[in-house]
Formats: sequence, structure tokens, C-alpha cells
Amino acid sequence: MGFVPSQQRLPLDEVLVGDCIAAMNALPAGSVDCVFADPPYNLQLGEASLLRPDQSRVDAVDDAWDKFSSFASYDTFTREWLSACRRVMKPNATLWVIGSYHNIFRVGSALQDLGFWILNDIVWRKANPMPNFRGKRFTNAHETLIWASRSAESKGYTFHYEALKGGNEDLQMRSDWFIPLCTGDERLKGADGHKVHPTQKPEALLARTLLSATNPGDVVLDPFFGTGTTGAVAKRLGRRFIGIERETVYAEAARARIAGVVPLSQASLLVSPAKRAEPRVPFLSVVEAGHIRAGEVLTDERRRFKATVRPDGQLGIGPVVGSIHKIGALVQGLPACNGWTFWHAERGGKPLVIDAYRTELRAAMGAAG
Amino acid sequence: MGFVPSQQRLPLDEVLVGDCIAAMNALPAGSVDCVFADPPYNLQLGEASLLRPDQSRVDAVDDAWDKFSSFASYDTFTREWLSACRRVMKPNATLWVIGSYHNIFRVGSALQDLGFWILNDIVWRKANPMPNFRGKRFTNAHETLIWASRSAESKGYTFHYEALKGGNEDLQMRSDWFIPLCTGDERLKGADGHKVHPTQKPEALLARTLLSATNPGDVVLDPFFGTGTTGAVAKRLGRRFIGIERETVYAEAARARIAGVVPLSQASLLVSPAKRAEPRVPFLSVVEAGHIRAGEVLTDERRRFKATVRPDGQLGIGPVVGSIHKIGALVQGLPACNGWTFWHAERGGKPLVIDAYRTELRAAMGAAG
DNA sequence: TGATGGGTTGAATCCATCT
DNA sequence: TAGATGGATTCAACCCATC
Repeated sequence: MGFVPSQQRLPLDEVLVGDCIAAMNALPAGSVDCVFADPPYNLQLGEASLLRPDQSRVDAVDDAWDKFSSFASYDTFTREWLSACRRVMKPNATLWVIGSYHNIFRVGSALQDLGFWILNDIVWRKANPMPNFRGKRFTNAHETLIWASRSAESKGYTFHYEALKGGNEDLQMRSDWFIPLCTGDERLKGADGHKVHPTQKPEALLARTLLSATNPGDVVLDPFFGTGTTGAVAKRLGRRFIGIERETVYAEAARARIAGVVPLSQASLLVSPAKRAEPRVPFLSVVEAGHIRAGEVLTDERRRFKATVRPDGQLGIGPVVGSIHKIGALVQGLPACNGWTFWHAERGGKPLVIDAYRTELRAAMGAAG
Repeated sequence: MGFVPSQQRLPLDEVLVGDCIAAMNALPAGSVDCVFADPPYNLQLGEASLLRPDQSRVDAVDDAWDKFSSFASYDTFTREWLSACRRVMKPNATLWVIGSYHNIFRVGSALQDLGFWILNDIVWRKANPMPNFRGKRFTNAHETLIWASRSAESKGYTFHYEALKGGNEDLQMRSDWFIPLCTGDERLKGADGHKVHPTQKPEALLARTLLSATNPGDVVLDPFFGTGTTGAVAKRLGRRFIGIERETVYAEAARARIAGVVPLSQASLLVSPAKRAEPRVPFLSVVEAGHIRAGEVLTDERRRFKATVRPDGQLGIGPVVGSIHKIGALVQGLPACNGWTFWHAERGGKPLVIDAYRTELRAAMGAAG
């Protein structure tokens, strides 16, 4: 048993144009160290377009490559490309897949059925997600990555535990990552000024995955290369890549992009994450934490105004209900108010500003923010 | 078609001891408003126990109820209990399931296959997760909840958008929730001082789900009741519950726990009215009430566009006639427009938004109704 | 040169009611 | 039951023009 690396030459640092399953099947077995895959998400959007509150149209993903007739056909497709990946993976290689709730459960199940061994699921928390315009659901503010080894017996996979910890205030890197969307200069634009690819991933996301789970010189395969974020980051970080992309337009854009990437020096490969701004704390969290009870009465410092805390983290005065800020502004007749510094809870016979509890929660959040 | 609620009595605010599938099948179809399920996670732990760096043993979940011989048997079990849930759900009921990467992909796929419609996946970010002692993976710092309606056609599900927003700094609630683990006094301990249940969920997590997706008086079913966090929170928040638990020890602990819960006052439970629940007011009523005269000229706020009020409650620009919305969209070249907030009447030399008159009429309707 | 404000945009399973 | 219509709904980041 075991894999015998083929002597066949690998198409390193190239973009292959074509169907990813056929292209992978043409590669030698057991030849890549890592796979990063961003497959179609199988979004099932209705016919009507979604309008923002200002009546502008949301530019949805409606490309042909995201169309599947049923869950069954999506599952078949998923098993096929995952199987092809598994064949070309070295025994200790790992696989990353990114997706949303539309497809990630199908992908995760297929992975497990094929014998992959899930090491973590990772949550990419978006700094600036698209809002939910109709107010019918929670803001869809994250995507999920699955990190898996080739099998449960693959114990020798690469994981740079110490490096990640060192870059994270000496705390273990958690499974929830806070990273902005790909915008600005990083977002590839065509001659018409429009985005080249509808779902270009941020380089920071790829950088963290490749720094975590590969070594310099490792070969990273991306079967859904798109505009080549995986290749650009691999080159910058001193890794080799194999990209496969069906659409010539994307492949061309990827090649041009990667040609412009300057590799980092070996010494500078680990980057500390940027300092975060103070994490926002919902007043609801203060209630949930039990610092302030639902039903409790808050006042201003001089006890001129009163309002009752509701279990949903709003304040109420009789029938009037709103956020701590809204109600604070209302009672004072002001256009705005910082509820955190305005409202107080009775503690030991004296009013304690509720901002004290926010500070406490932030300390508890620590590096988790 | 449609569900006809059975006259059969529901076992409200009770803990049923037994197999959840059999127990659910004995309930009338279409009878519950919400399901919260925390099924066995199908953890695949080796025989050897995990040791902390100080050689103490980690108290892992190794109970018999979490043993499944294969993915196939777990999938069968999952489909069965999900189907039983779906039968007892009202058409607009929603289902919550919590899990980790060990089982959530199986559960999510089964959900979709059975016709549930996923509304969100929610990430519970743990404030104080267990570290990864071996340093072989990322700290597993989150669990995933899936929120789904009974079918894609179930558009009338409950979601308290405004209340959640008010409790969250007046920002939409996101899909990533930061909540501490269940520890301290909240964690049920036996006479021996050990925790009663290995996976007791924090009340804050249940509170947020029930406040989001149920109304006071709604019936919440929990087929894996454990030590009754769902029941305790439901009682506190003025919801009814049906708990099903196989282990007598857990059921007894749950009953004792829930008996000690003091419900919040009715007043603090009232949810913020959704704006769309406000009664519809025809623009014609504003004209009929004399607030705006037929023949009067309306403009936008900056007086760029003009239109004349007709006695039938439409607007006209020359020969073009239509509703306040149609004409507002037309002059702006937009696909749609809310005429109530777009059009203004000249009052005291300044433009007054016509929505003010709708508010006034609604207040009058409230007094009359 | 820096501050400010307007405009644009991001993998979206995003309406309710009446005729 | 399908089609028409009323009308409710957004947050963070970045670009750019203007002050």
C-alpha cells in the first residue's frame, strides 16, 4: 500500500484551462501537499432581483457555473471533484474547502463519506458583510471552511501551531477568523471597471490557510482557480501552485495577476495580524451575561429618568421600546445619546454606569474579538 | 391541503421520558411553533483518553447515547428524528439544530433532503472554549446552529428583526454570536459535585434563539431535552415547552430545575411591533381626511419633481397618472419607490413628508379601533 | 494636506396582499 | 393560482470629489 510519487513532471506554477476533474485525473497520484478549493456554492436565487433600500440592484451570482438542477446532481459533482483531489494528495496532505450554508453541508458530508478526516471547521467572520436588506433573517456574516486530512490515519500533516500562536498574542489560534472582504485595489477590475470575478476571495484568508498548513516549497493545488488568489498568495509566500480553471477569461486574469506578485523573503513569511479596533458589544450580551437582569430598572446618573430592561436587550418606558441609545435620546429630547454612558444600574445603593459591564465583557472577549 | 390542528391535548410544560421519535409520533401533526434540537454529536473519540498538559484527564463525552457505528446509522437516525419533527411542526414553524463539525454536515444535508429550507447558519463563538491541548489543530472555539423553516414556501415564520436590532446597538443581528459556555452556578451539579450532563448549553444561547424566532405563548419542542435548558428558558420567557428525554436522570434534573424558574413579567415580554404589522393606509384616505387637497402639488424634498394630487388618490404629471409609488419611481427612473417617504407637501414654507399624515391617520385608527 | 461627505458595493437561497 | 401592486428595507469599507 501507500503512495509512490510519480516521476511524471508536475505543471508547477501554471494555470491549466479546462475541467478540473479531467485535469486532476491527468496528474500523478500522491503529488500535492495541499488543496484549496472554492467550488460553486449552488445558490438557489429566485427570478426577481433583490433591491437595496435605495432601489439599486444587488449584483447577484447568476453565472452558469453555479447552476445545478438538484441536490443530487450537486452531490455527484462534489464527490467527483473531491475524489480526484484525494487521488493526487500525498498521504499527509490536507484539503481546505470554503462554502456557505447553501453547499457546505453537502461538501462536508461527501468529504466524510470519501474517507477524509475533518481536522477543523473554520469560520471566516466578515468584517463588512452585505446586510440583509429585507430584515427577514440574520445578516449572513460568515462563510465556513473545512480543513481535512486525507484520512484518519494521516497523522503527519503540517500545522504551524507555534507560528500561529506567536502571531496571535501568544494565544492558540481559534477556529473563528475575522477578516475583511476582498475590496479596493485587491479586487480585480476589468477594462469596464466591473469586477472580473463575482466571488474573489481575500488574500488574507488564503495567507492564513497556507501559513497554517503548508511549508515553503510545498505544492498547493486549486481546482477552482478563478482569478488566482491561491496562486498569488502561494507565490508571495514561497509555495508552488497548480491552478485549474474552466473559464479562459478568469485564467488569463489570474496569470497576469500572478506575474505581478513579488515573493517575500524567507525571513518575513509570518505576519502578525493587525490590531483590531475595540469589539462592539451588544447590550443584549450584558443582559445575557447576567450583569443586568431583564426587568431591572435603569436610570440616568441623577435618577431623573427611568427605563426597564427587556429580555431582548432593549429598554422600555411604558409602551415605548428601543435601544439603550434611542431611549436615552428620547427621554432627554436629544437627537442622539450614548446609552452606555447615560444609563446606570443601582448597585450598592449607588448608580453604576452600564459601560462598566461593557468593559468587563470586552476583557472577557480578549483575543477572541 | 394544509394542517388541521388536532384537538388532541398537547403535553405542555412537561418532560416526557422515552425515545424521542416514538414520543413525537404520538403528538398531533402541525402542533408546535418551534423545535430546538441538540442531538448526539457522533463524536469519534479513540479509546485512549485525552490528557491535559498537567496529566489530568479531560472528561470527554463517551456516553452510550453518543455511540453510532457508522455515518450510515447516524444518517438514518438523523433522518428519522428530523422527519418526526417536521410532522409535528406547524406550516410556519422553524427548527433549530446545534452541532459541531462531527455531525452538523450530516444534519444539514439531511435537513435539506427532507425539504426543510435553511434560513441561516449561526455560529456560536465560545468566549471560553477548551484549548487544543496537543497543539495539533486550531482551538475548536465554536459550534454551529442551523435555523430552518419547514419548507421553502413557509414565508410566515416568526423573526423579531426589530427587537434584535434594538438590542444590538441598532445594528442588524449577525450570524456570529459571542456567548460564554455554561459554567458556574448555571451548570447543574450532582450530589457528587460532578456536572449532571456533559453538554449542557448556556441559557443565553437558548434565550437568543427563542427571542428571535418565537412569540410569548408559542410551543417549543425539544426532542433531546437533557437537563432542560430549553424548558427553563421557555418558562422564563413566557413560552410553553414540550421536552422529550430518554434518560430518567436527566429528565428528573430538568423537572427540578424548571420548577425553580421564575417567569418574567408579561409586560417585559412584549415584542416590538414590526413596522409591517401597521395597518395599511390608502393615500386616498389622506385626501379624504382633508390633510392634502385634491389639486394640490406635491414635490420631492428638494423640489426637483412635481406632481398633482387627484381626487381619487392618484398623482398626475400632465397626462401620466398613477399611484404615489408609481409616479415617484417614474420621475426618478427607478424600478420602485416608496411614495410615502418620497413625496412632500408645502407646509409653512417647507416641504413636509406625506408619511406624517399616514402616521396621524394610524393613530386615529388606533384610538377608534 | 487633511477633513468631510456623497456614492458604490459585497456568494443573497431576503415580501405581503389583493385580484 | 398566478399576476399585479403596495411599500418596507442596509452596514462597513473604500473611492473620490470637494472644502
